[in-house]
Amino acid sequence: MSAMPDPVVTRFAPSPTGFLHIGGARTALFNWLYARRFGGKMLLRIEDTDRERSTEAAIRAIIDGLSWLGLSWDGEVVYQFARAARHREVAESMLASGRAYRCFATQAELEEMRETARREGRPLRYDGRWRDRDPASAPADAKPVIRLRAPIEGETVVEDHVQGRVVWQNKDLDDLVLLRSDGTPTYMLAVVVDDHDMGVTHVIRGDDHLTNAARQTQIYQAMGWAVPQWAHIPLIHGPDGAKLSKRHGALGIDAYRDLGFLPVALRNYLVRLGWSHGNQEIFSDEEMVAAFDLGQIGRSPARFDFAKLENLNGHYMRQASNAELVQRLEDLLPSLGPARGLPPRFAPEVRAKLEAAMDGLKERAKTLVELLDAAYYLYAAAPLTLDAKASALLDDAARARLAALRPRLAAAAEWSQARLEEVVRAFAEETGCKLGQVAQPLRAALTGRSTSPGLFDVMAVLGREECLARLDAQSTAASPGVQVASGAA
RNA sequence: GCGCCCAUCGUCUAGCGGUCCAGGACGUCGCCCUUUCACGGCGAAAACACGGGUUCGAGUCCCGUUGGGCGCGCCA
Repeated sequence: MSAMPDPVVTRFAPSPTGFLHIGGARTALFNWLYARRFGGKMLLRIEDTDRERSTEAAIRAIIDGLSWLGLSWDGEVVYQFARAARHREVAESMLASGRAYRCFATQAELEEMRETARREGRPLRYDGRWRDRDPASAPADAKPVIRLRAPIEGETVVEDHVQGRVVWQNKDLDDLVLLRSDGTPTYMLAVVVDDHDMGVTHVIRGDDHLTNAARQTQIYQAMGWAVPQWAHIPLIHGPDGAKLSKRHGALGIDAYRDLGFLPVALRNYLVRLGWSHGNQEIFSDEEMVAAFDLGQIGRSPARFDFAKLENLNGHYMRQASNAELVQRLEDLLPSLGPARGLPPRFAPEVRAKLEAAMDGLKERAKTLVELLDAAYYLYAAAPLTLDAKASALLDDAARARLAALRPRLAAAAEWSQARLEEVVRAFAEETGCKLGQVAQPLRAALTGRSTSPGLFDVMAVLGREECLARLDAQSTAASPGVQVASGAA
């Protein structure tokens, strides 16, 4: 029987010291895609061995972020710190086999070592002073760390699916700490042990870990374990090319949600950041999964571009059903509603109007925030607040024109788009003005803005009563002396 | 400082020695559609960082320069 390749197991392993940022989200996406592409699993491991900085809130944020993005993992979440005993056991076994040793160097010594090296222009590395020294010569009460006895000669090779073959001279790599003096494992040890124990076959992560791959390879080799497949993906930079940091637009994934982006759009944007499939720009989840592979990942860092994300988001909003959009809008109400005087949920009649107007609304917005603002006329409390452009549209002549139009509207046989358009067009023709001269003031009076979905669409959704009321609200302010230019007819 | 990685339009990218006077997308500009704004359609400007090789032939391979990035913790 033919040998089946090992089932693919990837993992996303964030440290809960902050929110899930855009780079982490893309790493998770790539791991998720790869696992699905090859019918494998993606595991989630929280690297919480830094007890000082790990927080419950960060763990929540990461899990919520992944869920919102639509990335699911297989099995239970693994908490790294809970596995400390196993990590220690591995370190001890390396000590026993001579692949590791106790080091009694103090923090002060190490600091001095680095300082001297810096001053003399030498590499900043641990000098191996306890590598062959008799532990018996250690100070009685000193607490040692356990260091890997890394090879001194030869080279360590990382065969990377993205970066290619990367070689380090072993003399450039020092003896890393495996176990701290308090007996807790370091990241370097914990990652290797966990990836091994969890059966991880492919490690897909940011290329800031490329050097770590070499050091981790040494640990795998010391344990006689199979080294996983590596794929170190380039980092994402801010729009200015600088590293993405908190000051440079590194937002938590929840911020993208509040900015009004759809998870599907973010997935599509992210997958094209560093990865490509010919000239294809738009990918459904199925297409992404079917096309994704490590070989098509580029090697150079990409800049984050909001304009392109917005374009994609607009595309997916136009594609989304009206019901979904209304729901997405409502989901955002807790964070966006208060500033707009909206309750945490839409009133049933507002909901109905939103759905009815959504066709016209959604093709004019790039984000859910824009969508919500563009829908102002549907939920605005009377009286309508006019923005500057709308007020400018409603000069005396325009108000007079609206006053003259009002009875025609009130008398319309049927309050439908088609009928309304006939009435307004006829009015414009009879009064000798261009359609825009009637339509724009009407739009301003009805929506409070100078732009909106199609006017007759707006009127139909608002209904006769509401439209006439808004018209009346404006005509009250009209100067009495102004006459409507009477038509030639 | 040492080690490693990277380098095509403003941005994301296609290109895996000839089919490239370099293709697509976003953005920008113009035109069309039009009651506004969008959507949509059409069109334009816009790039192989630089210098050496290798080769009949280089955006594609090699070396160097320059410019970016990452790493060098008893953080992850």
